[in-house]
Amino acid sequence: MFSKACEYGIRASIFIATKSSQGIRVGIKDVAKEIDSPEPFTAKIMQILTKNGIIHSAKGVGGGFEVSNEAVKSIKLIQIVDAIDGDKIYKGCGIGLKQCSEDHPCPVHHEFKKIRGILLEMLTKTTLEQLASGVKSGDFYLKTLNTNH
Amino acid sequence: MFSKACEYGIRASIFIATKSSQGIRVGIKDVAKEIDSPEPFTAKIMQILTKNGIIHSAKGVGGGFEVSNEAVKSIKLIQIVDAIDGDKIYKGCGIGLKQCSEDHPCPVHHEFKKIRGILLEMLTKTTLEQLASGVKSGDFYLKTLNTNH
DNA sequence: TTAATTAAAGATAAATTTGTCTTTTATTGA
DNA sequence: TCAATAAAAGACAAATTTATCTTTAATTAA
Repeated sequence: MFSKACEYGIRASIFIATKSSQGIRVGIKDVAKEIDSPEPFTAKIMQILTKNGIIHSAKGVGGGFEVSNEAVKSIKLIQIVDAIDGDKIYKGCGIGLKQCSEDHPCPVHHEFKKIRGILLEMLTKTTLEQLASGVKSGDFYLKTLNTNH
Repeated sequence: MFSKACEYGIRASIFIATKSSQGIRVGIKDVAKEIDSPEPFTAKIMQILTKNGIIHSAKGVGGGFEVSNEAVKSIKLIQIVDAIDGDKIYKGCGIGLKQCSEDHPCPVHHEFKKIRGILLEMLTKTTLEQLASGVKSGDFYLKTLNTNH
C-alpha cells in the first residue's frame, strides 16, 4: 500500500506529535528508536516532512523535531502520504493503465474507484491529533512490544 | 497498491481469458502487445501464473496460453494477486508494524481494517469471467488508446 | 568566539523490483 | 527423425527503493 518511507513518515509524525503535546522536542535518535526504524533513512524522511511544513525542526543544542498544537489539529494523514508517496495510491489506475477514466475504464475501474474513494476519505479526515491521542492514551501502538531475545 | 508484476499479471490473465472464450490460444508476444507490457518480464509473470494453476500453457507449435471456460468462471482476482504479490496488501499493517492486531493495534488499525476488508471482499468476489466479459463487450479496456506519435 | 549539539545535505551502498537476453525443454508437423 | 515453434529456466542488467555514512550548516550556551 504505502512505501516503507511513508510508513516510517507516518509513524514518526505521530510520535513527534505525542511528544510535542507535552512540550518536548525530540531528536532523530529518539524518533528512530521509538518507531523502530533505521535512523539515517528516517532522517531523510524527516527532511521531506519539514520541507513540506508538516513537521518543524530546530538545529543546535536543545533542537529537534516538533509540531505545534495548532498544526497537530489541522494536519491530515493525506498531507503526509502526499508528501512522501504522492497521489498515486488514491488517484492511479488499479492495474497500471496510463489512461483510465470513466470514459476509458480498465476492467477493475469501478471496483477500485469505490475503494480509492473510501481510502481518500479516510486519509482526508484523519488528523494527526486523533492518531497521537490514541497513542498517548495507550489505545494504539507505534512499535512491536519488546520481547526477550 | 499492487506491484507492476501484479498489474501485468492481472491484465495478461484478463486478455488470455477473452481469447480463450473464442477458443484461441495466445503466445507471449501477443499478450505483451495487447496489454502494453515488456515481453520478457511478462513471460516471467506468466510462469508464476502457470505454476499456480491459474493459466494453462502449452509448448510447441500451436502452443501458447489459455484458460478453460470452467476456470475463467471460478478464478477470482485474489488468486492472481496472492500468487504474485502475496497477502500483504489485504493482511499487513497499514503503517508497517510487524505486530498489529485487535489486541495491539497501530494508530490506523481500525480505519485500515475497514478498507482492507472491502478490498478483500472485492478481490474474493470478482471473477476473471466478469472482467473478461467487460473487455469483450467493449465496456472496459486493457491498454491506452493508440495515438499517432 | 569557541565548543558542543543537532538537523540538512550530499555521496555512496545494499536490497529489491523491473526488465532483458540466452539457453534449454517440450511439442508439433512434415 | 528433423526442423520449427513456443514456453521454461537461468543468468544478467537497469532502475528504484531502502539504508548508511560523511560533511556542512545552524543554533545554543559557556
